[in-house]
Amino acid sequence: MASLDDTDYRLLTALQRDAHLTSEKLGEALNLSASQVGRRRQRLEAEGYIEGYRARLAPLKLGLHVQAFVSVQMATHAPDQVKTFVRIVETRPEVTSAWTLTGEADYLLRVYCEDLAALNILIHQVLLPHPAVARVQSQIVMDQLKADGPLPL
Amino acid sequence: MASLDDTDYRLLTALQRDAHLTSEKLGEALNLSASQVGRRRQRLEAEGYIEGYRARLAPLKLGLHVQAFVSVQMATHAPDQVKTFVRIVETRPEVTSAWTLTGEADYLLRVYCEDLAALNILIHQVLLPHPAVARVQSQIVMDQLKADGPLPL
DNA sequence: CCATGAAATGCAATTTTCGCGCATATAGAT
DNA sequence: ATCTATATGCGCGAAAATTGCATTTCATGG
Repeated sequence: MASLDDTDYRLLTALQRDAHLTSEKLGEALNLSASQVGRRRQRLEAEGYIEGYRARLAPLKLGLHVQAFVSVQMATHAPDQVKTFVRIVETRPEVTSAWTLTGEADYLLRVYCEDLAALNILIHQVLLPHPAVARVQSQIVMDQLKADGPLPL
Repeated sequence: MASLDDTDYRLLTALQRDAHLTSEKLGEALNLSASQVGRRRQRLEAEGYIEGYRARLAPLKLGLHVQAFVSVQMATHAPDQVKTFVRIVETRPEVTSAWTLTGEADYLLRVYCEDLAALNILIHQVLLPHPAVARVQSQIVMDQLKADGPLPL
């Protein structure tokens, strides 16, 4: 499989910033004709470098005033228990991301809620009552210095 | 300013999943003509509900094999010191997101690196030497259960 | 140093999609 | 019931994407 040249990297970088740029505009920035930009984009999509295109929404305008990270420590790692926990995480819409981490916490959840009451419900009525969960710690986002930026290429 | 109806929410949800759907396809899913879908999208953009469109790339295919969260505790909150620290965070490409949080840690950084060596350099040669930094703790991502999902609407 | 083939490029034609005007329909207020 | 705002679908013209094709570029082997 062909590797990426400098033009590919610059194209990927540009598309990360604004995926709605026309091939022509992109071509100007890259010194390339529109058709070539299109072909390169197709190739990058086909080869899996580009996973897709997403609209980025404004959480505050949508009433999501509370953003938080929730660390979860498990009481057990019994497969069945873990499975039901993972299912909850995958299902709950306010959990937008979830990772397994090294260190104390077993899981880190990124959460968007309308208000603290909603976050409280998630923690005290969903997570803590779960039998596999030992401890939950939440950190509320006060300020976002850098919002989901581009990958370093 | 007009509020959002059910169709708007469904449109936003669809665009979060795939921003490259044509107005016609979207119209089929929403029982709406293509032109109306376009108009609604324009309105949602103009009113700031949609911040933009981004291509989502595949970190692994791009050689970014290590994803981590880095917590930073500050030694001081003197404005000058903090400012230079923030500047570093904003500048460093491997830091894709950065938040100020409640709780022990003052900052949480989300980081993409090629390998552990690169992460090590960030921590030991960039963050820790900074005079405002007291303590750095890193948690490496072992598994991503849920990748930056849609906002809960 | 030149010949050769594979890959990349630009141009142009085709097709698709978008954007907007306009006439009609719908809902809410008086 | 009427009037007015807004929403909707249709259709046309413009913009953008996609594809075929001839040419150029570049690495490789002779």
